[in-house]
Amino acid sequence: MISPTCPGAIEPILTILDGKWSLLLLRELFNGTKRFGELRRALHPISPKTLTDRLRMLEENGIVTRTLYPGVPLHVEYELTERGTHLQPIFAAMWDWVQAYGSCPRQETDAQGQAAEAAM
Amino acid sequence: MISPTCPGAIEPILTILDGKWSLLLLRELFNGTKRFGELRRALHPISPKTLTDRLRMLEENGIVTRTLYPGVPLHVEYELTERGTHLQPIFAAMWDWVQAYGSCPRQETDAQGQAAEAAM
DNA sequence: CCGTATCCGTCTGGATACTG
DNA sequence: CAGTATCCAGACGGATACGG
Repeated sequence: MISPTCPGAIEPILTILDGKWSLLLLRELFNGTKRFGELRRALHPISPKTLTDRLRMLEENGIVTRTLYPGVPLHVEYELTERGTHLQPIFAAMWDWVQAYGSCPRQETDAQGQAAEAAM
Repeated sequence: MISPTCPGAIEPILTILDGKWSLLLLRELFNGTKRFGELRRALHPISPKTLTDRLRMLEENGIVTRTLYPGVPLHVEYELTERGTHLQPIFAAMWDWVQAYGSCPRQETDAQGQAAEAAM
């Protein structure tokens, strides 16, 4: 947990994006309903404990729903809520930024930096 | 550090947004050039060590610049680079989301959820 | 298959005191 | 003023084994 002060500014986002995996987990869920095992493979090498922790947190914050289909073997699906799907513009903005400015600054020669300048 | 794999997807964002304070720190810097002490007060109760750590990380990633004005007492200013200012749409998207869906889900009655539905 | 239980290492961030 | 140095606590996440 990062900040318990919920109302006001971008603090709620801090809760949702907190932790090493939340961003990557949400990215997976934007591609549709996923099962626990699918998420686990997609986020490899995440541990089951951590995956459960993150999923529970997102549930508590109303970002994902957990649906259990009884039977053996067990079948559980995770899906974004409406509130969750509306996070999409944030990810779109992140993606746009990465396209334009995201390459590692420490690795690039300054010649590459100029390309972006020239494009303006 | 979260992910050393830099090229590709949103992973570079993970580096920049990593940690408890990065988001809040960037928010301050969107309001213009800030001095170390200003940031420290704005992010109170952040410790000087942590503030320095975050600032250094943002420098290394080409998000902020550090400018030293010699003299006594010391005067140092931190400012977003161009790369840094272009993160703004991400924050705008976060802000939009918080306005529409950000109130604590655990605290709200479901009557409040309906208001958002009606607005669509 | 989908987790939980347990244990444990690491790493982040805080407290405090001190320096240029 | 703007940090650095040092030490430390606690959170976070991993590994593994087991249960429904």
